[in-house]
Amino acid sequence: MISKDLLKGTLKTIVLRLLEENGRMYGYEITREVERLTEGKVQLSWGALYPALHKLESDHLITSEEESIGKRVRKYYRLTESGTSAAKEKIREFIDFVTIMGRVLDTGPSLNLA
Amino acid sequence: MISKDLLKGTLKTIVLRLLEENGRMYGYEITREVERLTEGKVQLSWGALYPALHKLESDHLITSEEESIGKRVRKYYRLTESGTSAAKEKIREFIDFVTIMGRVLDTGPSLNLA
DNA sequence: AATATACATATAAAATTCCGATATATCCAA
DNA sequence: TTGGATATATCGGAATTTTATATGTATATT
Repeated sequence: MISKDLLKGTLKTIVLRLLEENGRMYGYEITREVERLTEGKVQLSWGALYPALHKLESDHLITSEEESIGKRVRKYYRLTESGTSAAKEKIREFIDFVTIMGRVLDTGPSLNLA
Repeated sequence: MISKDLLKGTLKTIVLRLLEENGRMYGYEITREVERLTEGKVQLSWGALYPALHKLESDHLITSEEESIGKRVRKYYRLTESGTSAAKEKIREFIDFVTIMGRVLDTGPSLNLA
């Protein structure tokens, strides 16, 4: 299980990146995909995810469209144009972050950056 | 400049690691060292650092000793025994975190882990 | 038929954490 | 004597996250 402190601040990066890769996804699907990719080591909480999605939407980085699945309503999100830029930027930022942190923490060869 | 969101949750890791490497340091020195190591890209704010140091001390991960430099008092911090373990653990956690995030974000060869 | 689990979105309360501003004070160089 | 670097510290507020709760459908198990 990954420390929650470290995950703080990466939620939006994760969401934007997954949407960039998969085109469109709904909330529940995002949590599932993250669990799958991390073999259960990262579990997004609903209380964090949904507010984050709403924030991204109000910032116009993503848009949503509701779809009826039987009697249930499912809300799909996809990136806007500025969301696509934001996703790329966030990834770059993350790589910078890891590079810099590697230097500060002097983690040695277990953390190599190209 | 590294995004503040990403730095969230790494402050204690940074402090513990620097103390592990340097034996003993005082607050101001820590901010200077981080600035030096990151070429100015990471600037710890006093408002974050001092409360963090106090928290680490009350958790018995570090201890402090005051020293007079001329008329000024300087507060040196060093790791306790459990602080040393905590430092190692935090580094391991960080490496795990980067490994997992690399998979989620699918950052490709720009982020290689041993 | 009843119950549990998975699916699905959402919010409110509480805790944490961090940032920006502010306060205080010394030392040294121009 | 003024400003910049050194040095520690706290307060108020903002932002984010966790926990808990609410609501309801669909499906599988017993």
